[in-house]
Amino acid sequence: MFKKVVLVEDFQGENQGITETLTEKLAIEELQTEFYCDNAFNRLKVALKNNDPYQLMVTDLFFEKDHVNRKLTSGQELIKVARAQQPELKIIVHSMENNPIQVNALFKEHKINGYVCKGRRGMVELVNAVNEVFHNRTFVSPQLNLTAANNSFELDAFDRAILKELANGLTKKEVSDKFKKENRTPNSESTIDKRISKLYDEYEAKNTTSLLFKLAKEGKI
Amino acid sequence: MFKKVVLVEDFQGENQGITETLTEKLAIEELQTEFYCDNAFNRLKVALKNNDPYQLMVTDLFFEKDHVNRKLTSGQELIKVARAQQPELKIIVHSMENNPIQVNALFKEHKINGYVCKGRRGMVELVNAVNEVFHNRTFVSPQLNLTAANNSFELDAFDRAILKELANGLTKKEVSDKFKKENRTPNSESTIDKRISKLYDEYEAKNTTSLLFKLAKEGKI
DNA sequence: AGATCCCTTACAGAAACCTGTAAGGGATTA
DNA sequence: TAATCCCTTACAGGTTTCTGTAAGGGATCT
Repeated sequence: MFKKVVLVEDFQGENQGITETLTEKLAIEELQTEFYCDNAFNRLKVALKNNDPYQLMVTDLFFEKDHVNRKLTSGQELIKVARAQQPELKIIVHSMENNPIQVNALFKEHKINGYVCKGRRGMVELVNAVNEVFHNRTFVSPQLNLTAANNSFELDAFDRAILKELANGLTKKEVSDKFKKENRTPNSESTIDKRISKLYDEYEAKNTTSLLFKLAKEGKI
Repeated sequence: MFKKVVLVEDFQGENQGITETLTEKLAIEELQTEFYCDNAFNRLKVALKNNDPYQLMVTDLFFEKDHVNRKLTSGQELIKVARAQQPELKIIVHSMENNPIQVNALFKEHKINGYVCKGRRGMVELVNAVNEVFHNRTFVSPQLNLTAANNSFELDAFDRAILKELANGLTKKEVSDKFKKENRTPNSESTIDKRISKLYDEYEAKNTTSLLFKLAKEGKI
């Protein structure tokens, strides 16, 4: 079993529960727990420098903002720099995120080794995940596959740029003008209209209002 | 200290962490833990019947849906029936909800005794909350007060009804027609316009799209 | 009773939304 | 080179949104 593990989780209760699970059920000898991404990354760096690197990182994705200044503000950012620094590090993500697109991106872009949804069976699954990853396999919470076929349209950069401005209350004409002024292209009102109309189809929305509402509710923007 | 406590929390990791805190730090003798509201309510009922009622309930608000059929689907519902059945039961809510309006409603409508935000200091605060509540005082996570002055406009039933339909993609005329058909009043397009315009001011939105987006993001609808 | 306030409603006009048609241009393919 | 596809853009027109004015009615206060 893994000997040296770091846990990154900002919720104290969850943190405590995971710690107990990892030390009791999995007999991890050296478990370090962190509440901030920056601290976790420093710890990884120092351990690597001392030729005694961590073998596994278990991390959340969302970290609450508080009074502490942060460079790394999300699990994604932590994973990116950790992976770059130590390519052989095993990474298991434990989060509430249950959007298969987001999860897939983690496996593809950051080569994570396991994904566990927070939930009623979170700790059972985490134990399985650690075992699987220890044997060089991957693990994904079973409930994710069920919803995988749902809706897998991607929002590209242009979509997001438009949606951001609309969410902020700009009219399509104003969005067009803004893009023109900033030399962003495409920028015509007509093209923006077309893009949004396409999103109506993809997300089964009837107008801008219902589209933005749905996307906000689903956490896509 | 409380002797007989029930914990209602569906996330296994969090559940485990809280259990450890309550038993280790607070020396609760009889702690029962539940993952579903219905089970928790049954347990309260049976204990009351046997003249050995629970003294304290610690509960989450949001419970994930799964394959199990549920009557009580939220902490609010559980609290309502539990309070009706056993008025002297102490209730502490432990949740991610950080909207002061929602939290205030819990204190006013359901007479809860404490509120703890999940977060980096969740367990520390929970220990304080239990101690305060044991001495017949109330407890509220300090970070809530900070944001309490922010924006405390209430959405009444009419507001909510309109917003729900708009979020669903209906035009204001369609909302008006629907209300008329269902004999709900007021229902004129003009009144609906006026209400929404008032919300633009209160929530600093420029149009329906940005209003719905903001409210969705803030979890108000 | 009269004055006042607030909510509801009607109406009007300018702005914005939404959809369809069509033209131009770059990239790909035959 | 020609045909085709796709993206961008312009434009048109019907619908919806948004704001302002004004009228009517119920509740409250004097």
